[in-house]
Amino acid sequence: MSLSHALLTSLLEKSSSGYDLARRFDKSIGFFWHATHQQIYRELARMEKAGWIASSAAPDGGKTRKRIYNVLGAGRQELERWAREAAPLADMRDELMVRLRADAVIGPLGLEDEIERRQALHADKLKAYRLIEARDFPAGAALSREAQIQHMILKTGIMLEESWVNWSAEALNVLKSPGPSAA
Amino acid sequence: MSLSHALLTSLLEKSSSGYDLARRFDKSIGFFWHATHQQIYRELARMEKAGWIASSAAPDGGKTRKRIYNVLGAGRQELERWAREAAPLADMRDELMVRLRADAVIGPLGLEDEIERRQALHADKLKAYRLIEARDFPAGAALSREAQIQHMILKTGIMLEESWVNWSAEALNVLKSPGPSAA
DNA sequence: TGCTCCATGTAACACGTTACATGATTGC
DNA sequence: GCAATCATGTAACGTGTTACATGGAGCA
Repeated sequence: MSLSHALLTSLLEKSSSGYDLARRFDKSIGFFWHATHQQIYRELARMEKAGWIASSAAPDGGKTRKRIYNVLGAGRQELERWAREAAPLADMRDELMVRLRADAVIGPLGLEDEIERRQALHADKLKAYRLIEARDFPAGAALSREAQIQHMILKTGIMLEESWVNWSAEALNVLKSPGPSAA
Repeated sequence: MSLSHALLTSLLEKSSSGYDLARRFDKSIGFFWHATHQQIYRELARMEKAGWIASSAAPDGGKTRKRIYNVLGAGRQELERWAREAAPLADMRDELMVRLRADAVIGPLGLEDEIERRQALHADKLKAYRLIEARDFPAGAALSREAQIQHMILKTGIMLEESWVNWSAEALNVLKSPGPSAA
């Protein structure tokens, strides 16, 4: 598992409440790891029990129930231990590939609309990532090691979204062409 | 869920036992959807109960416990219904990105070895896919619609593995360069 | 005889998703 | 006063993973 380690990383970047983490997971961190607020609360409770993190009431004079979590030494050590571990390659697990295979077996299902819809979604993401890149990583700027790594992660997202936009165009070509047997 | 639909697709291609499906899922189908044998047996039992598939003893005179599943009309209809559904984009969920982010926050962890290991794994997969492509989809051959789609799925795998091989090289560059602050 | 592979399964647990619940604060 | 958002949580369920169990078939 590594939701806990994603949370530790996020908390090291900035101590936060569960709610804040959930919102951040819908943005930058969530590019490559999504989680619902229920998962996050459950995991925070576990990690506090395990002594990896500690919580304190938010400095708002008890106005809200908000609790801020921060990483303890044991949590930092656990993150370091885990980060050095070898991990198996993630498999892609893409439903669309199953749908395409089904289309091949049981005949044309009209997946073109779905692929166009996905192409648009990927194009939107790509655009959003490029805007973030232009804003946070201007060309020619000298970057710290940390910023270089963050830039690389963002570029990973850009690479994948570009791939899928191009892939969609190719897929549409195949689906729209009649093929030799149907000529 | 779509393990059931992946299984239906696979069974439509060829009626099989759970064991055979598990082995096939370690190969071509498993490029984009992995499943353990326990998952597969559980799911086959459910689908039989739901009337999507039916099983019969393998034609081996009762020598083995092997049972062959084949898809019923209701299963085919369910697959068709599902294949036309809209699906949300899968998020990438890559542990290595979490590790890189952790490296950025708590300092160099020596992830180079891990990235080189992954680069080799991706290169192996890429090579395997290209061999399959050369064998099953020779250049210039006229392909049926079905074969075109299967080829496209294989090319998807090739595209992604190529991306990750190249990505690894870039990532190694970033991790190995000292950065302006450490000069 | 003992080893490996075939073939199926139970059980327990970990992780992820969805629905629902609660109450306070902020802004109109 | 009302709605939206903040903030946390319980419960139930679905899916995925890991460990273990069972017994036959094929082969040296």
